[in-house]
Amino acid sequence: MQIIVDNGCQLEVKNTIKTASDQVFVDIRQAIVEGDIAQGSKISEAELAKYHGVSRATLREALNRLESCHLVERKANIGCRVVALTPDKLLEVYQVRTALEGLACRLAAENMTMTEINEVKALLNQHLSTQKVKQGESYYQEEGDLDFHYRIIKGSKNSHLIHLLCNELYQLIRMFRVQMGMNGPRVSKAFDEHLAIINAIESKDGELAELLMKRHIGASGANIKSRFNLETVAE
Amino acid sequence: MQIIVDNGCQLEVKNTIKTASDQVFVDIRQAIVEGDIAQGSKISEAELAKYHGVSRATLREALNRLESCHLVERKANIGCRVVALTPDKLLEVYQVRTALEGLACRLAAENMTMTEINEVKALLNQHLSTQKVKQGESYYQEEGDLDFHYRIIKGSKNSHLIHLLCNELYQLIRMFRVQMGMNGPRVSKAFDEHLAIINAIESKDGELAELLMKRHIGASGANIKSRFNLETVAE
DNA sequence: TACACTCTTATTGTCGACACTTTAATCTTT
DNA sequence: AAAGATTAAAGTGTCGACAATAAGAGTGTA
Repeated sequence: MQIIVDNGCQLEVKNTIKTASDQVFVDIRQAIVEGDIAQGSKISEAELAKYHGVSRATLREALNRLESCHLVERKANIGCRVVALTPDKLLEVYQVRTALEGLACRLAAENMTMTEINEVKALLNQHLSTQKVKQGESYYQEEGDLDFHYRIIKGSKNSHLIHLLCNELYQLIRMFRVQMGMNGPRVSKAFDEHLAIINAIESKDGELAELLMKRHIGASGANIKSRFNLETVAE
Repeated sequence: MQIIVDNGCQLEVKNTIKTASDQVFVDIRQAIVEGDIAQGSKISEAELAKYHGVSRATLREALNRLESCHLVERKANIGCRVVALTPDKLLEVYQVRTALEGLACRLAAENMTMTEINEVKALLNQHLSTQKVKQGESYYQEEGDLDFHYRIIKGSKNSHLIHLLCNELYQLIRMFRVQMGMNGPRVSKAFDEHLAIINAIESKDGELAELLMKRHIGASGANIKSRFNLETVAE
């Protein structure tokens, strides 16, 4: 049985849910990313296990994986807390992301096939048209953006890097974006940047592709950060 | 009770072992890194649990953490295998490491205090003298090298990056080095490179520091790779 | 012999109960 | 009343047993 994980981006790696802890992991992950479980809040194993209808052992298995995604933090004999999104943390994560996706982009310029490149270009055109129709709906923009980044990352053909970014870092980044609300004027600008990146990749210019990707992510991070500051000032 | 983890580098983050699974995790990790458990071999939960005198639940907790370190790979309903060290994997890991430690080095140039910088310089002098005495003993070289890299990484002051490198990647890198046997003519060269890096950091030249660190790691990776090829050819 | 199917066996996933640690509430002492 | 010790409550860590799944031996058929 193969179930496509519904985590806000259907085009992510189509995971295969085989065990109960797989399902609980995915469910809780979504709850955390979307803010249904408040950031910084403590997680009670007994309570969550009961809620999801599984034993504590199964739930703990799921918590372990959430820890691998950096979505919760555990302390021995004390318990589990949902990660807290602070401006400092945002900066840290985006510094790491920039370095890793920059690398991925350079490798993609070396390793992507013409077919893969053309698929991405077709995808961008498609995003452009739907974006004009669904203007303002940030969900589609986010999905499209994720899709683009996923394809570049996969194009690096570095499985360790792919795992690091797609499985261990991206949900945390999504959490920032979802809870900070990434949308607004950056949407159209991001689109142009995507175009420039895939063009650099097509020209096999790894150095330029890396540079553009780093700038692109830096701009995206700055955008979220500005919202952050607005919010914290508003309180 | 605070126990310093003996994993070949006493100067690593001094971890606090609180639970049984902590201890089992550290023990198995060392066994894998040092090759006592063969790479690629399947891990039997029942067998290992019995060997370490704990229940399977405790052992599984340890296996989860080993998976976070990328030292084992799990498949649902099938089991756990020790990671296999291939030339491809080496390349992948070193590409990631280069990007991350390059970033760490640039941040270190921005964030390290004069005190910290001086400590590293003192450390290098100390390594130089002991190295001359203990020439040829690769253990001291490796410890010294790890120590240097740890301090730079810590100097980045980016806790996410520190965690990623020190807790999730370094044991895997150690595994490559230990099982491939990193020593020989590179030892003294690496020392000079360390010196150049800390000088760049002292000059607050983040760009240069990053470049030098990337080259340094690249050379180290190439060194291991050459041994790899020798070995695989010899077979 | 090759292939498909069944059944057995071994291994992993899951459960409920118990042991230990932490936390806080209560009681004692000054 | 404040500080420290004691104890009760809640929560996490660990265990042994059972259920579900996968791998392999064995059987039968073409």
